[in-house]
Amino acid sequence: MEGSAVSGSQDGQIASPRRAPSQQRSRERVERMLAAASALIAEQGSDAMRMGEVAERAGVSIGSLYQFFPDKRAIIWALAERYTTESQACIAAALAGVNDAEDLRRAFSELVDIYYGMFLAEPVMRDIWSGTQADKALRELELADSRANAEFLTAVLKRLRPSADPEALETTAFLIWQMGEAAMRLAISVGRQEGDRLVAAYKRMALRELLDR
Amino acid sequence: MEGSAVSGSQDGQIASPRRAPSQQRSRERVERMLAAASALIAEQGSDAMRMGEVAERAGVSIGSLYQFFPDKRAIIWALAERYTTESQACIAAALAGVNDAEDLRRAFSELVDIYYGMFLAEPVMRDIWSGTQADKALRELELADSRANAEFLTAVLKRLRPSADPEALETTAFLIWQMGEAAMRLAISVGRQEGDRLVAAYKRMALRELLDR
DNA sequence: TACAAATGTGAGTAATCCTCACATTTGCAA
DNA sequence: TTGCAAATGTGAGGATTACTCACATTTGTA
Repeated sequence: MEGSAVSGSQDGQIASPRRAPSQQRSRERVERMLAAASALIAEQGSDAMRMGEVAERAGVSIGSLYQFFPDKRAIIWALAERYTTESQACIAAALAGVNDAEDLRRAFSELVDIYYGMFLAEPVMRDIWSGTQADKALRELELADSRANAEFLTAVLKRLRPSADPEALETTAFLIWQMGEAAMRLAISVGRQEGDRLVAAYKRMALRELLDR
Repeated sequence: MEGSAVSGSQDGQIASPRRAPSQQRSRERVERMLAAASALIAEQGSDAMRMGEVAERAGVSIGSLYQFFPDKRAIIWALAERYTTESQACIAAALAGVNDAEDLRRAFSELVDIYYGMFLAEPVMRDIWSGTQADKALRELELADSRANAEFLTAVLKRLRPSADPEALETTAFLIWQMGEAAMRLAISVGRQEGDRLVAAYKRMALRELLDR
């Protein structure tokens, strides 16, 4: 079995893969590299993160870094991928048990709060998703993530409104999800007070649409 | 009189200004530089745009380029600034005559179509606003632009709903505007057909909120 | 005509991503 | 245990590119 190597992107496509760590030693080292990158991004942002600094802080040589990551973006991509995997499970769980409008209201409201809290608390995630637009591979990862999350929402809507046009529900869910991310990004880039108001307004708008009142 | 020089950003603040072109000759050369940059961004994206290439295509030396633009981002910023100035006038005009709900529906609907058309037709604008998040100065320009545009919308809402809480109207207008830009960005990054559906769905959602039905 | 300010030039500097030829360690079959 | 191929580790150096600077030329004007 050939575990897929940590990969990144050259111009949007998945790029030259690197060796996947197969020994315990190297797996630990890759973890250290990711941890170092994460710390540096939290401190200075991914743009200012220097590959040499990542290697130094992880206690490995620059060559080792490139043994497992084809380029700088691949490290950021790997971190982003962990976040999406983690949060998707959380979202699926939150929306799985929704069976009526009141459930949906409660679950969606909680979800927005959790997401907003994450955006506020996680400088790394914030930085990565902010820079998302500049990097094609990241943009695609986010898009895929958004689609996956929107699908959970679509499933709920189909349950609640079985007579509605399925394609319209998909579009609505996708749009609402994507707008939520936009609203969060906006909210964290203005002051805390205005940010809270914006998130609350988004929540109200989205719920009005989801519940179709 | 000391015309403000073309400026850019170092780390979010306005950066070391360069000389403003005061002679006819240099003003024409600056125009050529901007035109060259614009063409290169349209062809390859702002990330792949090389300063040397801009200079060459404009028929000036690299030194001349840096005489008027403190850094690469300043060129992009200058192009972005032209777009915002242009479109703000257009938006203000479209919303100025709105006096009732039906006016608003028509004007907003047209505005969205025009914006969407611009996003589809202008590769430079699209590229610049896509990369927006990565650059602090651009992010701030976009935010300021959004606020300005949202204010036109706020003014309309205050006219239509004088008894509503003004702060709430401001938040609504700002959010709707920002979400519109997010919806456009999303729409152009998926296929044309799905994009059209997303824009239509956004328009419907936004109008429902604006008209508060 | 003189001369200061504005403008123009491009070889060179600095920063940084990434490669590559070679060294070392590990897993495993004989 | 020993031999050896595969995996892993290294860091000097190549390549690219944004940006500088010392100096040359042009322009406005007194």
